[in-house]
Amino acid sequence: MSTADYISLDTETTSLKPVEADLVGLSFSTHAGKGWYVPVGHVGAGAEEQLACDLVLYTLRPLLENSVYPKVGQNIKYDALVLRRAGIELAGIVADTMLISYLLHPASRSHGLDSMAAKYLNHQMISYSEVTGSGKKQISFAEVAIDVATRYAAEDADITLQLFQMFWPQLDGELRQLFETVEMPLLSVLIDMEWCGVALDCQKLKAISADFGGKLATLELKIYAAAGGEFNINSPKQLGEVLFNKLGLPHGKKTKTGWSTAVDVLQKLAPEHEIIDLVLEYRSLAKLKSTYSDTLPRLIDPISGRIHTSFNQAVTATGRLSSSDPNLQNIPIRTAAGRAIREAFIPATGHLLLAADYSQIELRVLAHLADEPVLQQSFRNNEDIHRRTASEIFNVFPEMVTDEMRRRAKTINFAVLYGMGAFSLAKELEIGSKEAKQYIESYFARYPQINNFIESCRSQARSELYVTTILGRHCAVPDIKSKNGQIRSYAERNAVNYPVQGSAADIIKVAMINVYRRLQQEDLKTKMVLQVHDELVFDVPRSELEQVKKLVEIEMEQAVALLVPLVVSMGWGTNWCEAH
DNA sequence: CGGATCACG
DNA sequence: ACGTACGTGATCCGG
Repeated sequence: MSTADYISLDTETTSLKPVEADLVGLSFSTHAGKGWYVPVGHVGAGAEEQLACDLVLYTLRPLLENSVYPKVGQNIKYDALVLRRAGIELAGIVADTMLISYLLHPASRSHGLDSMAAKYLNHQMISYSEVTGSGKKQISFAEVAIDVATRYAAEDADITLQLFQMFWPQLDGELRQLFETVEMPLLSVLIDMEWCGVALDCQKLKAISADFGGKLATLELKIYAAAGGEFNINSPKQLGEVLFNKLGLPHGKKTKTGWSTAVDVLQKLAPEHEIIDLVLEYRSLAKLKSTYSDTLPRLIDPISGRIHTSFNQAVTATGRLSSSDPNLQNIPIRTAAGRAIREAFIPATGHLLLAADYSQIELRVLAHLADEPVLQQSFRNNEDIHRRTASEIFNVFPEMVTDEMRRRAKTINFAVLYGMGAFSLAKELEIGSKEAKQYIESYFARYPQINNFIESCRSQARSELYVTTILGRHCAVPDIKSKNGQIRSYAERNAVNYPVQGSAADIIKVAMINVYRRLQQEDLKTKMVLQVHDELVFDVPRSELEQVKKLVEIEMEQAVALLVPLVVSMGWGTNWCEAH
């Protein structure tokens, strides 16, 4: 096996979640059509057999831990985490078929092994449920008979290698560069972030849940009194029935199933009936309680005492990461009740949390990509960008810009990033659509290059069916040629938004890699623990704070050289809220 | 299991 | 005539 060019490997475990997964077996392949399976943790093994298994794992350790042997895997972050839990530090990870597929075929939504095998190798994989059963009869992989497990696991390793051999020569040019200098180095960063996790103040969350629970009970009674009867407030259907039929309130837009009860609709009804504000408060507290304060304490890993998310690297259309199980990229911040939850995210004992945010990264990327001189100038002067935009479109001196003008300009700046039309801008700003149209015209008159950029994005999408980011990532826009105007408009907005959002994602990925390297080089104990699209969060020993602040600022701001400066703002404290 | 809603950038 | 701002993930309801 030592003469093989590449070794594909796969682990079999007791759980899909790497933090709670125990190693059951490993499979390998070095030649297409062949595979090995090494059981190490099947139940029912006698003492002698188990001893043999332990010995085999011990023998494999030098191979797994030596970077001389190049490893490829499918979602190999999972395997690396499982092995680390088993005390083995996987080294020599050179490729991940899921990530190659994500770069080569951004239009294909799924980069799972089964679908890739069917699509590219015309091969139907043995399904997991075929081996373990499903429903009540489902068994752990540890209980699967070894001969059955062998066929299943060896196939995974074999197919992974075959996909790698097919993909590898196709991954060339800028995409190869992106893969080798960004996605693969980032994979190692994410392994460490997920492994480290983040600490949570469990008592605090329980207190919040109790507080919210009390408030919800009171609100519930008041809502029933106002409605003249009990119903399920959490059911949009029943709520709509009460509001629009029983109480006869005027309804706004409809959904597929009835009248909408979404926030923006209800807010307009607030003056009409006392029940509305009660329902809105009930909704927001119920959301915070069920999604965060009740749930997060249950997800604390008993071994580390911390919470370990998954950062998914092959999910989004734009190259952003996503976070799941649990999602730590949507922790509340906008309301006071929500911020209480953020206060429960804390550093390790004796440490601080450091939060570093890119300021206006998407608008800076837009100024760069569109090569828009006025926008670039205001970023170079470090101006308040929304004030400057207000000054431009309302044609007044910056110091004459009112709060309302700035608010409108801010909305317009976002509207441009999202490709918004006059109708939606009018609705958002609650102004007439003629007025909204004038705003947009003034905007393009002052920032003419933005208009050219929008047209060039659409044009690239039409000719290539994808648009590109600053590092050459492809973002699929397949519907750009749709004959359905609605679908096509949506694709046209994507064609503009994707390069901006995707380039910002590229930049923070590079920053993560460079910060991580510096932390290693300087032998610091600081850990990167979270990424939230334009923000990085670190768990920092107090003694390292000054050094880490400097290092993070430099590496984030210098991650790439744009035609405008990148600016990072930082905060720190004893919880995530305080760090902002 | 899809739809509605809402938490974040 | 129609719909109408980009990207995610979790929870709850109800068929």
